[in-house]
Amino acid sequence: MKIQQEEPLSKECIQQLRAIKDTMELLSGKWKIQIMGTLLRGGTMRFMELKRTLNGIAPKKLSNDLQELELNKLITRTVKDTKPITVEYSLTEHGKTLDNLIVEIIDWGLNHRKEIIKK
Amino acid sequence: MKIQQEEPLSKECIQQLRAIKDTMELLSGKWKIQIMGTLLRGGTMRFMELKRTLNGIAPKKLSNDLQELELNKLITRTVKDTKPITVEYSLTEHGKTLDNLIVEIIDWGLNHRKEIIKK
DNA sequence: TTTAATAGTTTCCTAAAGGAAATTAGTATC
DNA sequence: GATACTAATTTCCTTTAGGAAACTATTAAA
Repeated sequence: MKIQQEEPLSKECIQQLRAIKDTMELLSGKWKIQIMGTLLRGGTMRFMELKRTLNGIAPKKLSNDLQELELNKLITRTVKDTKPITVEYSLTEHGKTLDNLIVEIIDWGLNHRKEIIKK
Repeated sequence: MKIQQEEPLSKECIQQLRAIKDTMELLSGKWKIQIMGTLLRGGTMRFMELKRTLNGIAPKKLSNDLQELELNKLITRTVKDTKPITVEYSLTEHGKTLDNLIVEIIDWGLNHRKEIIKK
């Protein structure tokens, strides 16, 4: 039996696996990337606008996810003193850097659907 | 009070939200993208190699995720009749199309870590 | 014969995610 | 005064994700 000699992982490789972990911890789940994608296309949006666009999301879930995204500096939350009050959400500059990633997610998803249907 | 008149979502927009859903359903979770990223760099790998590389994954989780990825045609599983038997996993052509997406995930994760540390 | 490696499976458990429905509180329209 | 819209919060519940530990079965080395 051959003894399996594996080289230890390179520093770069370990960093890359950590980067994947970091990104996925922020964005995993059913709704977060849909929220970010919606804000990326729609610009500034109100709570109810988001809720209607993200067909099917429960208000609690939307509220929770928005809070998490705000904590991670990806969106800002602004209360307007209209009557009744409205609350506006928009992407931070840092949040906008997700653009390329979201485009890739969309492109891959569209292509994957084609792949699956093809067979 | 102003009646809120929102245009219905464009067909394209609905398709894009669906594409995000599709992609995230396949790849959400703690380990799947790490598995795909590892196979993308490492080429063909055996079960125990993957387990060692993905530091901390439970064998049940690895086994389950590999099965799901195989069902979705992203990887292939090949049993070799070596003694003891070994099982090799590698990416399908379709699986390899995740390359760009994974690169974006890594890039964004690296940049995000810099952003957070900066402050 | 004991130990260890191969690739898992099984069982049991906890934690996290997510949904449904009701509620809150201020304002505005009918 | 009743109803509805704003943006949530609260409570309750179910489902899914994920981890720890033990176990299986084959083979090979010490």
